[in-house]
Amino acid sequence: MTEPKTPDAAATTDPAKKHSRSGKSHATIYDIAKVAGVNPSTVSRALSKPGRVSAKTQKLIEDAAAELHYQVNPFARALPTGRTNTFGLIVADITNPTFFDIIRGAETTATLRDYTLVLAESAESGVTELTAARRMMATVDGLILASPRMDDDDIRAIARDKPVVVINREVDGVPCVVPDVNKGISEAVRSLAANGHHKVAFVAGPPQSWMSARRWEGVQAACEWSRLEAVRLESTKPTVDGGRQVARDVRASGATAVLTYNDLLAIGLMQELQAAGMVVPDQISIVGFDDIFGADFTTPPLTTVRSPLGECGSGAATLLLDLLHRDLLHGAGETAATLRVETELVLRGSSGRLLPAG
Amino acid sequence: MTEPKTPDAAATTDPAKKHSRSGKSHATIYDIAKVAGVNPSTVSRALSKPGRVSAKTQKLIEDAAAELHYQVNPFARALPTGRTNTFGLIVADITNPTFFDIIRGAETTATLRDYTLVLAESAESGVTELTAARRMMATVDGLILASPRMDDDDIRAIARDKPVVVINREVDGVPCVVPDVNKGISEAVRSLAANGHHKVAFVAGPPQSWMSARRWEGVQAACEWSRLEAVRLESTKPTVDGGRQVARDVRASGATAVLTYNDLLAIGLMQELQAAGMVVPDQISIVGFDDIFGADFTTPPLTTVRSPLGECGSGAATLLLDLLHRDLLHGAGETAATLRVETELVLRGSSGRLLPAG
DNA sequence: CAATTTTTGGCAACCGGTTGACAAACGCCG
DNA sequence: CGGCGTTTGTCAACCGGTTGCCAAAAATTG
Repeated sequence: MTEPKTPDAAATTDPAKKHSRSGKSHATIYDIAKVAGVNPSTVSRALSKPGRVSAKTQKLIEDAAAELHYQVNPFARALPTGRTNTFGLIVADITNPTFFDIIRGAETTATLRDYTLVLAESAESGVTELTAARRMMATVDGLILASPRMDDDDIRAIARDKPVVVINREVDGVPCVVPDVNKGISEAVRSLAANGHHKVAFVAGPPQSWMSARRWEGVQAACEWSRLEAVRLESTKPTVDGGRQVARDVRASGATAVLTYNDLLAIGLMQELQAAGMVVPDQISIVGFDDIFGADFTTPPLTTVRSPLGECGSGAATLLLDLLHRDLLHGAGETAATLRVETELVLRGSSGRLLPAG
Repeated sequence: MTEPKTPDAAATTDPAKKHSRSGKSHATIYDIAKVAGVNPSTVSRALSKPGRVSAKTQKLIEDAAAELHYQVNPFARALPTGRTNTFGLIVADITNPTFFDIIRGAETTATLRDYTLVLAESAESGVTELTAARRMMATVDGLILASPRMDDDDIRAIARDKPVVVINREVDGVPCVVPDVNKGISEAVRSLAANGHHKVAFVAGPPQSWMSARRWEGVQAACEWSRLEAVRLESTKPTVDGGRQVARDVRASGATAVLTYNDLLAIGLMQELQAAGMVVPDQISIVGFDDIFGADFTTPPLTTVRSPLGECGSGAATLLLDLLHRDLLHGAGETAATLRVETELVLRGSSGRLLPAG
């Protein structure tokens, strides 16, 4: 029998360390157990299983915990249970203000329900996105993908491992939150028709963007209904810069009204057209999408089809958290619900009556 | 002696579960060890301690790991080591675009160095901030506070437990990243002086804002140097709305040029003044701070003192990560370095020569 | 080729909670 | 007051890595 060398002595005797597990580190359930005079497992139950221990011991333990400033160690808890009270949000581009409100909505809901939000971006790349998602998988209970760029199969593959909610896209078998573009678009197109426009251009977004396709479809349908001509133009990237670049094509198209895939494109386009001497909206009407922060900073302020982005973020978070808790209780077997939110036209100064060419 | 009931059987036999630890869950180092024919601890070493095992076994283990699609379990790793490869970023307000670039900068740097960013906001409240910080403490290796609203002592208290880096504020004994306002401000004020202005108003930000105080000091100093009169006005909140509200006071002040605590205030102020029929910059010059996203969307585009926000974010992250690694190696005892970044004037259309009152 | 130093791999304890199985303590009944 | 069904608390295994200590193996040296 080997003589044990009192391994306790090897604990923490290094006073040099400033941070980390030095000194009195933090109280554990064992410390509480000692103070309260019960077994550690009883402490564990008192703290996580309501009603499992008697009111008397409960109080005893809670007092001890309070006295010791006890805080659960999330890792120790996560290890056996696999739950982390954390979920991930992956956005296509943190720079893009579209996602600001989504992030905010998700963050608020998360905090409210005692979850922590972990953020990552995919830089508009499907590959980066998949990597980020895989990396997160290990640490989160669920995932929200905002405007994902990877393909449906990848998304479903991830959804097989962990609950996933998708924003701004519909993926079969995965719960989604999508703004229903039709109302907003038809309002926009009707407004344009009423103002004497006949030809409408749509500036599309990234080719992989599901939402861009939906918007184009919506524009086509609405134009048909209002008997307007609709043409589609491509953009290089869905940013202010991309908007500037597409200005040539817009002028060449002969359209008197433009809807763009998003507000950034609209803003860039407007800047470029104005720089070339065109008057908005007298000579050309511009309508954006999303109603992002800053859409009303422009002169004239931007008319846009608003998506309730904050609502999308919080809706997705709510959906996900509900899913997580459902998963916990029963096995699974829920329907992949799609949450639809309404869009609406926000009429500002960048669209209006077409003045007869002077 | 109690007869053990082969507890292995209690493992996972529930096929109903869709997510979580069902079925073949994930490979562990034990699985790898079995495949590679070595001891689990050897696997652990091969995977985290470079050079600790022979090249031969290393390869053996790596192959097995690849074959099994092994991924470390971050919780299992965090439990004994206390390190999580995660750091927190707390911002005063997620809605405020000032923080977008900071978040982005920090996120980029984090990902680059294989860290994960966890985000939280304080809603401009010192109390909320402290709560958020405390909550994070348990899960992160370090913390970045962007424009913190809590007081110095609270910050130092937190910094005692975990490495902390502060952005947009100087706290004694804590590493900070602060834009040095002087260069940008003196450029701005000189430009205003050169354009015939004599009286400059400064619209201040939140009273607890360290940065607001610095900017006011800078404005005073620069005005004195240029022999301009400087007056200080208070805002209700540092947002577009707050800017609108302060417009009255600005007009009443008789100043012909205004510097505002941040761009949002400047934008709101400009909107309100223009709505009242004033012409910018002919009748009044407006200069903001930060050069946030959208500052150039306005008409005229906003002149502003740019802080390199993205740089602040990535700088803070770099500082923090260096700190973490230093902490790991030696005990501690580093000096609390302050990283200063330069500000510069971005001259756009909202400031210029004062036209004689017609 | 033996002696010694350096590598390398294995053992076992540990991080801090969670949880199934079980027994002690309790309340209730006839 | 004994039998019986509940509560309530304890024991011990487990989650998946990390790491100090030690011995076997390999490399170096005399």
